[in-house]
Amino acid sequence: MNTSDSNLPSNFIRYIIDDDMKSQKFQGRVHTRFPPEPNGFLHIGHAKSICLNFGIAREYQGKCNLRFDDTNPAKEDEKYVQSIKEDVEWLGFDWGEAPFFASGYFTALYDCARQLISKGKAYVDDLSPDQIREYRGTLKEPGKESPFRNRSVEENLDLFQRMKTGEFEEGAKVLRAKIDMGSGNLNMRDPVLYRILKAHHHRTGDEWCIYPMYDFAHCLSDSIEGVTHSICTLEFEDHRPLYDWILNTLEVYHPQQIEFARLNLTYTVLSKRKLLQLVEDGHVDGWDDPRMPTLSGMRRRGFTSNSIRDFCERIGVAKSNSIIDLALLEHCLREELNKTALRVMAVLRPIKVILTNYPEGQTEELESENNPEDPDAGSRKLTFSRELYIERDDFMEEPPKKFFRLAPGKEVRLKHAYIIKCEEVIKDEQDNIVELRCTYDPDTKSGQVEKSRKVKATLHWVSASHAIDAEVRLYGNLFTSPNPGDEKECPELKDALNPDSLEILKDCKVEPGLADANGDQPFQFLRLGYFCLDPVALAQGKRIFNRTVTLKDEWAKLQKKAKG
RNA sequence: UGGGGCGUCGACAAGCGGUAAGUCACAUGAUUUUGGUUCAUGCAUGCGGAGGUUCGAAUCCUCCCGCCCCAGCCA
Repeated sequence: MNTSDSNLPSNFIRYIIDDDMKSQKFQGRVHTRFPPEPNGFLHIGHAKSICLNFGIAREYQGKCNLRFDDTNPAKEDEKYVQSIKEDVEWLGFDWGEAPFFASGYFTALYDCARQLISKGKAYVDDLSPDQIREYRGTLKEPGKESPFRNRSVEENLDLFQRMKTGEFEEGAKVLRAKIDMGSGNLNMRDPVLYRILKAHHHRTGDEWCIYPMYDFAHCLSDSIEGVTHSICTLEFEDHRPLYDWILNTLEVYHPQQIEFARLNLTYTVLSKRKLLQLVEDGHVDGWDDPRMPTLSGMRRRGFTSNSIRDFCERIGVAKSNSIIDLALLEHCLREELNKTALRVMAVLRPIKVILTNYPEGQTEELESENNPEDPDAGSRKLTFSRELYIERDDFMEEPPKKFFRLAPGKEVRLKHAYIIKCEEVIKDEQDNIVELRCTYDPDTKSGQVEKSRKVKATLHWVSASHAIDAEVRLYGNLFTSPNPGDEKECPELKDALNPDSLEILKDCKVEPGLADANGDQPFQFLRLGYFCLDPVALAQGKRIFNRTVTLKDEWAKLQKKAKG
């Protein structure tokens, strides 16, 4: 892992760093940071940033800090700190001895603010929030200066000190930078640097009642930590002049801010606000609902951190707004799971099959490979018997042309077992198919020399008396719209919800070995998809399988096409 | 003329003046005891548009068009 030569696709950020290395701008150092606000759960979009920041540090043998941007006690909480640390760790990154906190710099930041005041570059403003907005002007018209803008340094120092001691109410005063109310960049129109917030902070408790704003805290935190490249998303591009202004005015070490486009994914939303809405409105079961694009949700769903890292590498890093096809994420997932998942047989919607020519009471043990992609995965014994279950979808009474599976008079192979032929369809009074009577061909046992006829399909099955019961949950996209995050396409998020994003199947039959499964092993339910044991249910002693992702399905594609 | 960005295949994305990488998706065929995997083949005479510079332009210049972000005491 000591590479700077990697065969990863390059990107504009790497070029900037390469140039900086050449020019010795930062004495050959590379130091990045991942700066989440602990006010929510991390999602796949954060993973892009994590992989970028930690990945670059690793590649250039530099460092990457995990820094919590905890400057707004009203919204932040220790529990988020915990989950963020878990997620970063799970993704496979190491932030060194300890994480950093912007709140750890509150004293230093306060001193910086005083210096700014002393330089005549900041002032205490008594304007109300509404007045500040009014005075700011609009996009096209310049703002006007606050009547408090020209207070003396002494008065400002005194007032700021009294803000700190709690003398004033929330909203009564703020500290503002004195820049340019006529700037075309709204961020430069005397931005607020400090506000009064009489809130309990999860780390500093009640020590402070003034808190720095993002723009003030972030650049200085970067500076204090010796960050070289401060990588953030595009919406902060407008803030860069302010980032630079603060650092220049204070004449302190000056990292370089670089902006890239945040991740968007088809059929999902990645804004904290919208994700929160899904949770609060009860459309999902919580932040770790397996349908959520949160790292905790994806982990529970069965995503591997490998596949997420692979995905983040493949999508690249650029400055154009884009939306990545979910299919790419799924591809990365399948690619890994194909190599690692143990193949097992599970029948989700069972229909009984009786082998009329198989002796009652007889069973036999069939050798079954665990993973054709991995010989080291070995094999297991499966019990075959007279009464089996197969998948309801694998039988059709009146099969269309390209249906290769079981139908009256048709033959299929049972995986690892024999070729069977459907002789009779048994129905109840309501005309529902309840059972299939089939015969098996003893000469076609799996593994025998290839003398038997070819058959067009191979089905998965379980032995009726040996299989165990299981609940299986199938997940689909949360949204039917490819771009639910787009306010124009989807003004009402809930209108884009997919009513079929969760299907719970309670009467599934799975092979008996699955009784011993633990939560760490991914499975491929043969011909169906990749599954994992739901860790939340498992902790409660229940066995529920989550479908991580389907297998690619040529037949499903054909059917879809046929329907139009 | 408010400021800041961005426009290369259906989706991403390399390319940085020498004649359009790669990935996903899609299509076709082969192999297959998973309609999985794997393999092979195809998929931009074209780089938002129009001019210009040049022997040569996606790359440089000019103008135009389109899209995104900004008016929190959020980050």
